[in-house]
Amino acid sequence: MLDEVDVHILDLLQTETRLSNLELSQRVSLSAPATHARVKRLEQDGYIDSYTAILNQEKLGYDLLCTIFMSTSIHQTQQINELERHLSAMPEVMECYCMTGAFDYMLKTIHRDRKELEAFIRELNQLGVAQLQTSIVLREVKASTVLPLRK
Amino acid sequence: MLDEVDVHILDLLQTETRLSNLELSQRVSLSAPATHARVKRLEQDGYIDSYTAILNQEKLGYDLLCTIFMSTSIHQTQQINELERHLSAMPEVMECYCMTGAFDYMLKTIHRDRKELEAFIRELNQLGVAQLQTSIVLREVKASTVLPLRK
DNA sequence: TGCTGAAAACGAATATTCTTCGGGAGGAAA
DNA sequence: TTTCCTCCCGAAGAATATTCGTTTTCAGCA
Repeated sequence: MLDEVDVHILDLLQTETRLSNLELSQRVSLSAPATHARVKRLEQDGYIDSYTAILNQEKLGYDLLCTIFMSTSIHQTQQINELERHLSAMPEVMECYCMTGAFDYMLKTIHRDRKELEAFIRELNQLGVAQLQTSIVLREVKASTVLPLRK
Repeated sequence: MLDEVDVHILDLLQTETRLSNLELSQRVSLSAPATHARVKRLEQDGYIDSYTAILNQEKLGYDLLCTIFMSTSIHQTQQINELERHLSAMPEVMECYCMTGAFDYMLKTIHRDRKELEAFIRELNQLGVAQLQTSIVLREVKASTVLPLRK
């Protein structure tokens, strides 16, 4: 379904997203229209979820990045769905995963300061949460969104 | 340093990155050149770290998303730096944070299958790692890169 | 070996967009 | 009021995306 050129295009789009279609076409040794058609196809076939600008958290005043492990006391499907909808709608929740291990969920959350974090945790506790374990990121060693396509 | 329009632009760039400069300018009620100049300024001042395409992990054959908590047996600055350089260079490591809590680091890693995960963990163990605790993501409830600018 | 049809690529042309100007409006300080 | 500075606008030129018709490529098959 994907040939070598497609993978090359995806990899360039991951890292050098701002390349013009013309430059992109030169990198993959294809004409501009052919490259353009491929990108459109990759978008339509769902290989590209979205394009996004990654903002600088520090410059914008976000000092606390947290991981929160969480167990819930509810187990009915409908209530679970409700809980997950709530979590998804909270803007401080950047990521939320259902996990193996001792806890049901892991969240990655972001907050401006300690005060906001406390308010958030209080909010969480009102959603049928049985257990919370919060850790704080002291330093970012690596933060990437790039898949290892050409390893 | 940032006025209301700047924040509006940043927020639009986060979510509707593919907007043309013309459309963007209409959304924020400014002329195209003025909007363009602001975006350039925001980029140069470091408010925007990067632009990126988010690829679909599933479609590209990545079945295992993991969080790995890790402690190290080394404590000399130089060796720590070396370790972190190694971790950063591993393409499977998408994120790496220095954390509070029982472990020194948390990693978010991605792998095609169980076999690749095993090879990766073996590789990790050769880097001066004292303890590893790996959990696997069963389901993605939310995965976003959007900062809550306008909460 | 050569024919055929489908898929994909190419080059040229058009439409759209970006980007750079000069000039002017608005506000602060003297 | 005058001056200075910042920021905006509209118009124009440059660059880019996008469409179109034609040509090439190549697998399947006689």
